[in-house]
Amino acid sequence: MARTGRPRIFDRDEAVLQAMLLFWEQGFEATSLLQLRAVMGDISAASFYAAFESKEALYKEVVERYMNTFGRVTKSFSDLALSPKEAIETTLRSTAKMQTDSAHPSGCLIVLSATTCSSKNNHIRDIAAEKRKLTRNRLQDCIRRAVDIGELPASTDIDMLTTVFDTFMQGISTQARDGVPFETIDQAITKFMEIWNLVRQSA
Amino acid sequence: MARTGRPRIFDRDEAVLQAMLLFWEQGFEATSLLQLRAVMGDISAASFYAAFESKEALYKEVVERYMNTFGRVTKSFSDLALSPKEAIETTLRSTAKMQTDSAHPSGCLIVLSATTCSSKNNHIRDIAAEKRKLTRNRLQDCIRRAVDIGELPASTDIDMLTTVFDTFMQGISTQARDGVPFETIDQAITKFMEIWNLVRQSA
DNA sequence: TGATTTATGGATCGATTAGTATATAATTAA
DNA sequence: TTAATTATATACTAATCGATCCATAAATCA
Repeated sequence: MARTGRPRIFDRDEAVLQAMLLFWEQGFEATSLLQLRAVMGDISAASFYAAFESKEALYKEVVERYMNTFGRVTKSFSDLALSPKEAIETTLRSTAKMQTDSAHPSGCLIVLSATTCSSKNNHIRDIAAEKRKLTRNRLQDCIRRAVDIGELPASTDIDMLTTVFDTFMQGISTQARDGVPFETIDQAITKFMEIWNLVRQSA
Repeated sequence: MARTGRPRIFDRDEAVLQAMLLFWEQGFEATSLLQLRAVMGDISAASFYAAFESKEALYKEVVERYMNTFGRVTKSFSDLALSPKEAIETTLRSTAKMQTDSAHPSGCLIVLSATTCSSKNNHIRDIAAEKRKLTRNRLQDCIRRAVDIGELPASTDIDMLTTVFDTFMQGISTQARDGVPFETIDQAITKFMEIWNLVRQSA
């Protein structure tokens, strides 16, 4: 059933996508309404606020969109069809591949777009920080599963090991931003993943 | 010999330090002149521009100050009195300790203060990016030295191994920002450094 | 048709941005 | 004492910030 009222002249989904690419490239605060409206289809200020309420509300929507699209590279953490080690390795390689893809801004939007901001905007920083926390929790669950099924010793320090992998994964964002090619990061992941066997043998 | 003219009413060194703490916390673009002037001793706009030329020039000076103070934690990379492995491990632990110190903003100013910014300010981003490149080069020299003196096999992929350690090191900034305590990161470093022995044995 | 609903274009809001102009205050040098 | 030098306070600039107001356009519903 068709909606009443004058139809929207721009594609809302496409507009959110373009806004995402801009926030991804420049970060929340550095991205202006004028820039956003331009890439979102040269829409007017009135149209923008009618459709998205505010810059902050749009950013929240963009973060959700990112988590449901590009951010899905970490979904393997929760893939029970994979062994915990495979799950982590797959996530790291997918992350490196995605973040170095020149079809969109490099690095991870969740890591880069709002890690620093003016004190009055600390609540903005929390939006992405909360997503990082969720991802870390899924990584931790993955490691806990490895201990539970005996792939890693019961003596494994889960919090410590989560930090090892989370630190490396977050570092990929800056590497990608600095232009380190995928192949190099991918080879680094190969070496890095050897840590897993060390933990396994440290019983 | 005393300088001619009316004496400056504020301490220039202290002002740069306070500006550094603000850029560190909020990043370049999110930090306003009004905020800067306030923490720099409630100085007037005229005094600011007379002493520092522009916001960009101040940022450059702040970056240099940072590299010569807090940023010195990576100096161990070039410490020939240490073995290459000790040099890297010392740097990582010093980095984690410094970046989690609550006496100043968490994480690394060079990694966090200008990774994203508006397109018109790409030259600002380059200021910190250049410092990251220099640090990476010193890390790479350290690893090359390990190969040269036979601590690592001649077959070692130096670029790959540099990426392994650089990625982890840069990841510490986000970990610190997200409140991961020093002890946890420090233990993660212990586990992470075991990679070194794997590389040594991979001849 | 006429009422209702929604989106539009365009003008504009007050606040804030980085940066400047000008006159004066405070110092040293001659 | 006077000139030269430097920093100060105050007022101000043009541009941009996120956001709003209002009249009108374009659709559906009755």
